[in-house]
Amino acid sequence: MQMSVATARNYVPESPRRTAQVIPAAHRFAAPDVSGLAGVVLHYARGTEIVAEEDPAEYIYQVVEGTVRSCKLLSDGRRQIGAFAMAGDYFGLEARATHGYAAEAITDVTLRLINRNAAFTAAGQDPAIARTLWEVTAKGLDASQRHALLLGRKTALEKIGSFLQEMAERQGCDAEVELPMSRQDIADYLGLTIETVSRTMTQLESAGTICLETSRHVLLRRPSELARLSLC
Amino acid sequence: MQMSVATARNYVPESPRRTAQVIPAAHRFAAPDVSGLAGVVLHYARGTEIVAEEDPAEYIYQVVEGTVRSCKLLSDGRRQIGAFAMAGDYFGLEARATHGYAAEAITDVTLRLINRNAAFTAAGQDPAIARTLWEVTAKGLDASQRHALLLGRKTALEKIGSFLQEMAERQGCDAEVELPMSRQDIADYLGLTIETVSRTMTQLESAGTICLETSRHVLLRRPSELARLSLC
DNA sequence: CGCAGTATTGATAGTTCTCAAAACGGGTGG
DNA sequence: CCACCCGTTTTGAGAACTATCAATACTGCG
Repeated sequence: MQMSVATARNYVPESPRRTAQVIPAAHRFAAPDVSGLAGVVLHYARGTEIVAEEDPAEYIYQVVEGTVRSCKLLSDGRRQIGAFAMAGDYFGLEARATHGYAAEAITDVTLRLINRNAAFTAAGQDPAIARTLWEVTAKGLDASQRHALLLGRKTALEKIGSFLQEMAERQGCDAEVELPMSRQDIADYLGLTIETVSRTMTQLESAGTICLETSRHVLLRRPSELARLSLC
Repeated sequence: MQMSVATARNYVPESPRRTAQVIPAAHRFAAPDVSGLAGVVLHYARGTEIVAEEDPAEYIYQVVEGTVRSCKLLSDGRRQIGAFAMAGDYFGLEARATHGYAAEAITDVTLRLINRNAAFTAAGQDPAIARTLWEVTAKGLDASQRHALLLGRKTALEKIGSFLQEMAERQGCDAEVELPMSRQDIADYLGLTIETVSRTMTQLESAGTICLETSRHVLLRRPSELARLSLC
């Protein structure tokens, strides 16, 4: 009755690789935000699956450079991207001992891997670390709830507006945005189809709100209009 | 262009009261799960607003009895319920110093209030408490991400199926569910309208999957069918 | 230059929403 | 105990937004 096999087109065929390049020990460093926790820095090529859904959660990841998508799949291939992790963001820190979502490199990425058990042990000895782990998780929860509002109650136009504004904010520029992800990624993040994303972008351009320099490079002509669209 | 004033019908007119009844000190107790943290137990009448969006986050709440909805509003009244908190569940534990969502009593509820600062202080001294605070938050994050998948990628039928199954699981019974919330609450939780919720329920009943004893009391005739619908 | 993947645009269908009205249920007061 | 009221739920008819199917442009790259 519903979209059975049809929507399987949301499935992204790229079969992700799973090879990481080990970086020399000299490059290891302790992040400023999780003081006391050292981490190994690794590189992953664009398209690589960093963790798969249900993988044992061995590490907590912090993005040093690049963009990572975390996503969940439905059995028929429909995909929902829960978040994009960019420089400074963490992912992979979860309640259960297995990952609840997959994480894939959208661009070439540099990640700092922190052993989960080591982190918990350190948190048990240093309240500051415990507090940081909690804050990282709590901020993720806040973002996820804001995202739920978008998914459940916003129109396509409002979703795209919110998305562009979010990306602009995260890049610290309110006049210009560089999108590291494909239209399919945006669609799966916003709960839309790739066609609707494309059409809505075009619609915003026709209205003079944005200008699509290229499909991945967007000028925000009227940020106030985007703010009005995102509605909160 | 989009739903402007129209969707304001999602707004729930009940103006929530904000009075709680103080329970005698004899009823205070330390919860088993956050050992070491005492809390004041309060009662809130059905319909009461327990915390408002942007209220200063003074307390962490644990539901002793009853059901609470946590929700966010869009400026035009569209509402998204992020979660239903039922016996044992926590809410109000957030990254920022203000609440990111409102919490309202769906039924008469009994809550245990834990002072936020006290909790953080205790967490700084007792790693077990710190760990528990983190776990509560992490589980909320996991639930929110699963919910995002539902909101972004499931059909109305799948949403209702998932919802009934979730409620059945939380009530520890796979043959029968008591719904403490209205159709409007269900709609705002699933990102649907009240009419679609009603129609879909009827559709499931016609198909013999469920039986609506009353609108709030549902018999699950074919749990396996519901499981198939929830798709994960 | 041509290929392959990605993005845009077009035409149409369909699920869900909107507007509207009727049915239901619970509580109250006579 | 029953009629009445009010809020909730269900049902109906039609519109609208977004998805689907399909074809055409792009873009980066070998």
